[in-house]
Amino acid sequence: MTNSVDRRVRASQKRQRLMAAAARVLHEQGVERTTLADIAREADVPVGNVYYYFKTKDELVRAALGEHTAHLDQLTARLDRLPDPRDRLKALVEAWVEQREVAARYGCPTGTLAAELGKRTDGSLDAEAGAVIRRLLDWAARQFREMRLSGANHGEGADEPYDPDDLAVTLVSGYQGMSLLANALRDPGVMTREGARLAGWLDSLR
Amino acid sequence: MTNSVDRRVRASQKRQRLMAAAARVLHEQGVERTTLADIAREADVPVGNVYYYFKTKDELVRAALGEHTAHLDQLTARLDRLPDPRDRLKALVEAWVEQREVAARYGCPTGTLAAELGKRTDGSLDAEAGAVIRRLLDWAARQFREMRLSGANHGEGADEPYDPDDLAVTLVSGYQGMSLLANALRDPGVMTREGARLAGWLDSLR
Amino acid sequence: MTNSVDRRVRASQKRQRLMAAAARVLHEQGVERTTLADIAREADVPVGNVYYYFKTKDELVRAALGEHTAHLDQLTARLDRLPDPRDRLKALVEAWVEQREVAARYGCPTGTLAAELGKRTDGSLDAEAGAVIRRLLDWAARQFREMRLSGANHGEGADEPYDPDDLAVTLVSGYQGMSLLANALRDPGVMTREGARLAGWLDSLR
Amino acid sequence: MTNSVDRRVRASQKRQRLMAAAARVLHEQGVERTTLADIAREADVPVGNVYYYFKTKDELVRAALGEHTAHLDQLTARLDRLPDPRDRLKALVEAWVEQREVAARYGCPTGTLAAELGKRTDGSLDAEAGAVIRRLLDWAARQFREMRLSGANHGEGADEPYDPDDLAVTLVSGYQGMSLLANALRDPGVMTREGARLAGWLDSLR
DNA sequence: AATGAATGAGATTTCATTCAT
DNA sequence: AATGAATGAAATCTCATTCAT
Repeated sequence: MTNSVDRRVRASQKRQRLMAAAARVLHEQGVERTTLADIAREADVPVGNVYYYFKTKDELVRAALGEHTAHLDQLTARLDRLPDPRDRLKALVEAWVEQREVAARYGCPTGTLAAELGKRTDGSLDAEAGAVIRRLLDWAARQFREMRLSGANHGEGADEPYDPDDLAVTLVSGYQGMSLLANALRDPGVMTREGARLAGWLDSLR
Repeated sequence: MTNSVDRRVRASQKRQRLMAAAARVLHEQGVERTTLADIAREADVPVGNVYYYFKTKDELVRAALGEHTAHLDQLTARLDRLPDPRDRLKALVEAWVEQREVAARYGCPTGTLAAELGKRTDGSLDAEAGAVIRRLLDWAARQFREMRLSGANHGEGADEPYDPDDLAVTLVSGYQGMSLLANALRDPGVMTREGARLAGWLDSLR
Repeated sequence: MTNSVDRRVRASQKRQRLMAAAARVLHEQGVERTTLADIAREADVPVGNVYYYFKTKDELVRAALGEHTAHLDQLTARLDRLPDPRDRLKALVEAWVEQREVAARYGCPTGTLAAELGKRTDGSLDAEAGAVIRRLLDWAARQFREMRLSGANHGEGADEPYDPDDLAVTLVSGYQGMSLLANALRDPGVMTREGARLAGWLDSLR
Repeated sequence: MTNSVDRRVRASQKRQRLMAAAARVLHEQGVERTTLADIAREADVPVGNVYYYFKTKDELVRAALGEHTAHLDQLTARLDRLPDPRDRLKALVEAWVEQREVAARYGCPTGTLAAELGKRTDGSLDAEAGAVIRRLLDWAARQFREMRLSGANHGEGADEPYDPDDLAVTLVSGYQGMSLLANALRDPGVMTREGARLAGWLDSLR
């Protein structure tokens, strides 16, 4: 009785371990360079057993993306507790900067996955990573919308309102850019400096 | 007589064709997903013959990076003809925006290569792509330096001078970020909008 | 039930078959001329499967050397049952002569492997075969030591004691020489005649 | 006029260089591990040009064996100047010992070639190296014959005459054995010690 | 549910040999 | 005669996936 429960628990633990290992290893080594054996080893699961939980390698990659989505959701849920949307966004930037060592070594998990998977021509997973990024964009846009910014003086004199979606793109684009550069230059300092710039930019918006 | 010359020319043409094909295909498919056969086919060269020109696949990848460096040098040389450094930078942004369709489909050639190669743990090519980006940074920093910007009002009131290197990082980071987002969202519009923002930012610097 | 055991048994049998086939085929064809396909065919194992048991061809070569070591150990263990060390050595010579047909066709397994592998400049396997020969030398030296030979009249009149290690070298050198000549001349008679000479030499030692 | 002669001279020089390089490199690296490019490089001849002088790799190997035969002939011609056949044989042993460093590193050129080529099953070159060894045997046998040894007391009491051919086999076998052991143990000292033993043996024959 | 073993398709690489001039 | 370039067959090795139990 407890045995069958135990087994189910142990099984889902294995599944969980596999997903966590996949998320970590795929981020560090990239999708193509990572073998199923790498992930299985890291998760301490026999190779043959992987296929019980995931029908193909691609499905495991998909699961890894799910892990990243879950991480993102946890983070935004935490940030949502802050009363001021601007503070939420600034805290997000801080969280990015805190990850600077990882970013300098391996880049942004979602960004690098999106770059690699995006090159696929079969429709297998090429848009999947984009979806995670879109989720982040949506959250950020919500914050900007809540900030009720008056507008910006583009061009001659008309007072165009800021578009929250565009602002979100600018913010996330800043994150992706600084992660990629920090990674390419192997310099976490890029994250610190560009993070400060982004924070200043957020403060400047009215 | 001219034949022997032809032969030599055709030969170096083959090498050239291989490098060009490698640069294109590696950008489009990524390093790991691309087989030598893919590149050979694209260059219309028998696979076995590739090894006459390049001892290993990695060497061909290196050559492809060289192609990207050459493209960059051509571009900056053209921009250098403009008298005003600010105009050069703005023209650079324009050039990026012009490439928006390619960026939306495959990302920035150098950026995505850097992301993929940067994950290698053997010292084979992991820093090579970073070097191309550094080259772009150096050129951009030179332009900012020439602009002789007075400084920026960071924080309390002190008039800190702008650091050209930091500005270069911000600019290139903006490019990498918008390329990655455009690619992830499959939306060239990102390039247009963020490009406009970068141009505005360049104009705002005094 | 027994099936799962069978499976494991069959598996290790496969490994065993591969090692045995490798030992035989590598001896007959030489290391470089032998392809993994040759060995796999001989062992009735699909080529791709070889790599489940041995990570590289070199590792399989190493395993084949292990087989030869095992053969040697079996032989010396059998000889060790004889009470008199001189009889053991003479029985060893007899065993060599018995193998004359194989020697005339393919040479001494260990000797020819040592000759081929010894030419490697990378440190991969170049000393491995030498180790097997050293093992034989050590065993032979032990027998000579047990024989407690008084000494030899080298030079002027001094009674220099025989060095068991040197005697071992002379004996094994005799074996290697006669195997190589029998092989080069394709004449097993060389083994018979030189074997008789070696036996006489062993008898003459006091 | 002189030009055409020059050309012919230069050409035969190239051929000569190729043969010398082949003899050296094939000895050091073995036949299968040596590429035509290796030999061409060593001889400072363009790869494509090799085929003007030698139709196939095997023919070049044959030519290398010819070089070794020539070396042997030079050596025996020099030894033939000594008046006493026993001295000739002892001088031969001395010459072998002088080569101990090479032997310890790469083995006997002819012996290791014979071992490697002897494994071939196609009739291409498998007996060719044996022929060089036979040539040495024949020369040695001639010396023994000239020594007019009375005979040996084999068995019960009959006075069997020594067979010069058998003595030659014993001598050359001793050489091959000590070369192989010196090589396997990477110890030139084996050559010195076994060489001394062979010299003593030659002296003991009456 | 679990797993060690097995498999084959495909990738990189090497190299003797040939070609074109 | 000479040679840089070309070629294809074959070898080693990798790995996602499947199998048998």
